[in-house]
Amino acid sequence: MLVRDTISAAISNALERAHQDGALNVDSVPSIEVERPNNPEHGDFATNLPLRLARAARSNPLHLAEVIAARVPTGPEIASVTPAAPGFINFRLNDHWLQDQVEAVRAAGDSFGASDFGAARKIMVEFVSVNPTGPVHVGHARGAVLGSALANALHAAGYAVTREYYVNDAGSQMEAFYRSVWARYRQALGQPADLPDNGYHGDYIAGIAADIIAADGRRYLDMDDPAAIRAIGDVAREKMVALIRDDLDAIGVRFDNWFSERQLFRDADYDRAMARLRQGGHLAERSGALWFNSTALGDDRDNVVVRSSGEPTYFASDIAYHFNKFYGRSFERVIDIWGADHQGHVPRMKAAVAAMDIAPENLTVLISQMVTLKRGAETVRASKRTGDFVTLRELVDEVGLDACRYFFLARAASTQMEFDLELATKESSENPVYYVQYAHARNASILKLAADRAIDYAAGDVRLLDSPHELTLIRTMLRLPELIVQVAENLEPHHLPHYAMELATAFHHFYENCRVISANPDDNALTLARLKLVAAAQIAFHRTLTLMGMTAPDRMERT
RNA sequence: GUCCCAGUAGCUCAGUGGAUAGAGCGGUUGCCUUCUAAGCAACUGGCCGCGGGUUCGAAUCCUGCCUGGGACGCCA
Repeated sequence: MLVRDTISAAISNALERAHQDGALNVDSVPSIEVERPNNPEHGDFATNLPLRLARAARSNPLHLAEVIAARVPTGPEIASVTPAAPGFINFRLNDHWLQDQVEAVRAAGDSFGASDFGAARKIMVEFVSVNPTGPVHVGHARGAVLGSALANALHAAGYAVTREYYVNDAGSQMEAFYRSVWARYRQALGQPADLPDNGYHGDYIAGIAADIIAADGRRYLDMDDPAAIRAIGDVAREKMVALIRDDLDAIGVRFDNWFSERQLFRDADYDRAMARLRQGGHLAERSGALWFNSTALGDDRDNVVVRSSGEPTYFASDIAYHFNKFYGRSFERVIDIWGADHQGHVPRMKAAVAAMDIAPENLTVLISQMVTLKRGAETVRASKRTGDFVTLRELVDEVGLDACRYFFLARAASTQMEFDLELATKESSENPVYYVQYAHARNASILKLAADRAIDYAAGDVRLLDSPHELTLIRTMLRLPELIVQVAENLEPHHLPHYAMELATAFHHFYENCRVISANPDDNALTLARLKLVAAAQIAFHRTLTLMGMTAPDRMERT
């Protein structure tokens, strides 16, 4: 149980008691909010309940704060409960309790920060899902990093998470991709061939064609065109998906499942979803096409699901896909992470989900906004159509996985951001990535020295950790569990890097002010206690960096 | 024209109903005999885009305007 919840419960009891005593007279009590005050002088936690209760209680808020505070007992966790003007109640944690948490963190190890907030509910995070017609573009890197970190946090917060990539392997874009590979294949073998009008121009197409020639030779030339395109398309698609998988792996993004769009048609999810919409009266035929009446459900216009050619649209398969997520695979909650260019698609998807009798709040679409790449003051162009686009792979090669992930994570998903390649590349104090990792490395080198000297600190007494820097470090470590819940609840992974900075600051301050392994034998007891704190901090750093998908280096050298 | 996102320190961004608005970078100045100076300490720097409203209390909520980016297809 989080301390925050303990305090919340204690306030609730106090209200009850005040009621019984006749000291408080209200009909209804607003929800109890316990927050972290900005100013450390106000303690570890605070509530503004008296301020919000004052009107209903027809009383002065400060007086109410006194009435309630007097009825909140102190205890093992809470050292003091103080009313404060104009009507807050401030709570300070007990130093002994804080010190004891060092042992608790060490005992928790890699499960430190985990909670059962999610109650093992089935949740899917679907992200990236780039069409397998080309390598992953830098524009998708942000969504990839956000999705993977969010999934990590949801897992730590107790959800049963599935990370999924939706492979759009049906539809007209794929057809253009197949034909492009076919054309390059023929050209490479000296046959006349033109890229289709909507074809893909990137060099990677020729690369795939060359790979196919190396493996299969000229044999596709013996087939008639439609058969050859189908056969070579199958091979090319698998190669492309494998390339995408490798690209994403390079930025530390891995999936539990790669879901094929074509499966929706094979397994009749498409038929079932359309039948359901038809039953609900949500489909209508008009000018030869089949339309989804999304206007009736709040969208600003209707949308075609089956073209007059009889081909289903992308929207239709997305409806079937969400039918599959909720009904086929019983996910209680689904989070889709889409690029900014899909924002217009959100209202109709929400409408379609509602039309299939799925509570719309169970589908959350996060839009990962545009990223402007810069190199110092200069804007870096990244254009897919021209063929010379900046790929995710190029970005990782230039900047490195850790800096990439850190910078993408540090910004709220819903806001457009600038990514400065120059700043992210600099391996210097200018780069906050190294500030965090350096704290972990300093931490590791203390533990290594202790190990080299065979210092056994198992008997260390954590109650000796009573300096402000030690207690601040403990306090900061202990915020991780509630931070993870916050990230999971609000779907805001950008809090992680900011927390990591604060944890690193607390550690660096401790490091500067509290010599851990002392040369003086008189300090032996304190050395053992501090080693326990360092071991606990190591866990907190490791957990934080792992959640962000970053590496936690034991050594860092200037080059 | 409609819809979405944003406007906070010189730059990049946190803070989204509370108490004195923060961080990193930049700029100025100090600190390495002792677990790594990729660190620490100090200073510098703000009509929180503008106007109105709601509230005991607004950077945060509502509304109008201004500025920038994006989306509006029987493409995906």
